[in-house]
Amino acid sequence: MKPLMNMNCSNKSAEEKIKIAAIKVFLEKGFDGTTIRDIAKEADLNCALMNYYFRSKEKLFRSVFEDMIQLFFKGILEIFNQPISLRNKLNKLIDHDFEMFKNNPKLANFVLNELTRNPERFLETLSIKKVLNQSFFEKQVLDAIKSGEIRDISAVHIMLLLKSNIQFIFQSRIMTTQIWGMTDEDFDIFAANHKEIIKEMIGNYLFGPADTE
Amino acid sequence: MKPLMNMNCSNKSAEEKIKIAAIKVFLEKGFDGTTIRDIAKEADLNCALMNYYFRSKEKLFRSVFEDMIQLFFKGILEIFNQPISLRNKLNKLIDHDFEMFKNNPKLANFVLNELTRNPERFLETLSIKKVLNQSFFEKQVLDAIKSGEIRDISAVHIMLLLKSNIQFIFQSRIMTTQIWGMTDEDFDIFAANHKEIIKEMIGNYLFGPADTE
DNA sequence: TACAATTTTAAACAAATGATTAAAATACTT
DNA sequence: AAGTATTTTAATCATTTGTTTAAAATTGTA
Repeated sequence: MKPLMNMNCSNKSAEEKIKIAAIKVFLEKGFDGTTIRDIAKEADLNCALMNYYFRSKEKLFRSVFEDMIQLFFKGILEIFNQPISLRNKLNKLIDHDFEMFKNNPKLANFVLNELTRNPERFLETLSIKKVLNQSFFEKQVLDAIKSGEIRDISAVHIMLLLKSNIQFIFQSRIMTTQIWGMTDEDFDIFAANHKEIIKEMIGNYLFGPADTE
Repeated sequence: MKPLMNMNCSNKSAEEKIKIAAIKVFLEKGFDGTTIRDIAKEADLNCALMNYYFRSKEKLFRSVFEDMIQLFFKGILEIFNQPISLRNKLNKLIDHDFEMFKNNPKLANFVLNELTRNPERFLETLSIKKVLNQSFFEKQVLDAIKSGEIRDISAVHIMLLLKSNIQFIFQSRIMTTQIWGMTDEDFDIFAANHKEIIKEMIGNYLFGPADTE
């Protein structure tokens, strides 16, 4: 009989092996492109165990998807509420997302694609939406506008500027390297350069041309 | 017997109906999420006709995919080679991509996702890569740098700045509207505003703060 | 109209897929 | 060690999938 909850934490190994394998395969092939047997093979387990531990492909996927949504937003939220200057915060947000996507190159495409194809899966992830909306960041932006520190712009626009520029570097990696004939090393250097460009461009736009350096 | 080429152009209707339906369904559900019967149903035709006219799901998909790659890059290439000022050109590129993605909201996610999942399909589309690479744009950028019109930056970085910022508006539409509680009308206004922000931000970054207005 | 070529249809095929089952193997408890 | 609960396995199920086939319908041609 299948355990609905993980009561005894002794035998995590099988369940965790499935989860780890599922993350890998789902991120690579997407929900539709993945079979339960792909995951079983990756985890080196019998394919019936997928249903034994997670009841269905859909439920296993949701578990993975929610984890990836968390990963996608977690760092942002942490930085959002730090008591540091706005300029500092923006640079931190850029650095964080850059590292996150560099370490998880398939994350951006996975989240955006699955979310586009099946929006209702995201509608259920209310936690993220609430927390994002109630964060300290929006107030900080409004204050900075009032004090004249930055130009008049909404937090939503700022968020989008950050996310688009960083995320797209990695999502378009294949296109970029193919069109311009880059090697992997070329691309790493290019990406690092692009990050600095973005920092300066967004910084200048919001705060005005840099006085320092 | 199936016609390899479209010799007599009299009976385009069926083949074209398939193509149109395939574009719609593939863009909505992706290659893996689409069945040949989905397309047949959308086209209101017998499902054996899919193979009669296009020989296989893969071949039908490639036909659609190449069209979408063309659409994705076509306008850019046209503008690239126009004999207009760089500043003018950048604004035109932004406006063009904005309109294109507005009219084809699923295009960006489709192209990037399928390309990520199956890069070899893109490797075969050499035409685009060559043309992009040999375009007049890169020389124009180099000249503008030499003359001091813009800062020292490669055409590749500029391209990426343009593409990321416009494309992401539409690819992240569901995420944006859900998180910040926008209606469709809210989003249209937001997107239009964001386009102007991007224009100014990239323009300022490349050319320096605007003297006009 | 009669004949041939083309297009469309319904039916079927083999392979793959998500899921289930019942037995076997393992772990745990007393 | 014996008995119970849990985990793992191989086999199987009903659908779905891409594709093929052979007959029917339609179109074009003499």
